[in-house]
Amino acid sequence: MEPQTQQPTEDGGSNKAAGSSANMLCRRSSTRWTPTTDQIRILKELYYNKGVRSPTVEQIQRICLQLKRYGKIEGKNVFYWFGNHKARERQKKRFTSDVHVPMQRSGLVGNGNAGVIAFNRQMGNYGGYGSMNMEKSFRDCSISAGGGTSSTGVGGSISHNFGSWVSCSVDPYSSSSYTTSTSTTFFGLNEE
Amino acid sequence: MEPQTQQPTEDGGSNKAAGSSANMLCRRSSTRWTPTTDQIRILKELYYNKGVRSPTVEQIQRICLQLKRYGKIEGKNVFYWFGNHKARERQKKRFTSDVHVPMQRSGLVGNGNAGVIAFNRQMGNYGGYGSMNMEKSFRDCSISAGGGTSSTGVGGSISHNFGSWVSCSVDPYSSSSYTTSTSTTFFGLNEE
DNA sequence: AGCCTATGAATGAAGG
DNA sequence: CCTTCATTCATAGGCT
Repeated sequence: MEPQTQQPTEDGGSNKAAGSSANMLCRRSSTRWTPTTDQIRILKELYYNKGVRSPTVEQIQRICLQLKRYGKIEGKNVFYWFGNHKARERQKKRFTSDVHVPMQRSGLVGNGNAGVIAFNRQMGNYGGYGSMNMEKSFRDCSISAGGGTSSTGVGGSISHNFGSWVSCSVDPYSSSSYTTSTSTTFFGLNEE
Repeated sequence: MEPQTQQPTEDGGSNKAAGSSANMLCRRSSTRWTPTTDQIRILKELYYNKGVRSPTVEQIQRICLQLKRYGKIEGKNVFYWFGNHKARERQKKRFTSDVHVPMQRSGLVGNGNAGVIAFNRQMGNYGGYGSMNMEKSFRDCSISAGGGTSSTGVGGSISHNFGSWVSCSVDPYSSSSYTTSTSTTFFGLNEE
């Protein structure tokens, strides 16, 4: 998480211009929205604790209104944020998905999220949208999850052949070291 | 791009041990991936000879699996590599083409600004939320290039005033220009 | 001692 | 929803 020391512009106004190196002649202050830490915190709060994944327009409006207290923001920023966050979470999971998962349907995982589930709070129901499917709010935990879905075709052997992707000898290294145990060096789920 | 004479930890097993010092201000087990020469060679082989530009997830998995023979690597590394490589190739080309392109432009080299596309489409307003797909409505929103625009800019976007936005303790945010850190009374719960 | 550059990583914004 | 483009931050390592 916490990427080094990235402080995204305290207030939605000036750019950081950390004086990194080459002088950007660009006068225009970053065309794109740079969320403040507070905004990010709230967004994540909504995402993980409230289970908000794809807010409706009305929700976006409300969220946006709130976030305006912490910096400049528009509705589309909120919209994109949720879209991106969701997409990337899933994408990363896909990357790490085992190419040849041996275990399918592991009997039981114990579900260490017991405590996590407690996150659910008042949250009420706003607009009755989707009734919020409240996924597991895993935030720091790696995406290990693994087994969960049957992973359809991806499991076992990959049949998709895009042509020998490289002429060099391609031998399937059988299960190298899938550091499922070393959760620390896993995928990190970088947020923020 | 030219000095590729790097011979990093050839061995895939020896981790760089990110946490070299326990003194890390921010624990960021980050030592970023440093591709080995073999990995780079294969990646370039794929890129230039095989024409792989944006591999699919399955391709990434396979490539990653292969590259593991030459060093530690994860799916996201492959993903980023292709993304970056492609982007930078294009970036360079854009620079070069600027020199002798039919379009007369303010020549002026040395400018890092590649000419922001800046397409303003003047959305007018995205009124009918419910009826319209929000995607469209947000997309057409003009990019209010910040500058002196007041935070409320948005050009007559949000007019609705929702009393409560997430049904949680929604205090009528009264200009909290002071310490934002304490304003966690948002949902009445703190995060992290 | 450090700058500089190439490049890995992250993410906002769109497109489809 | 998923993929792609862009811009930017951060950093490893070579060069001066």
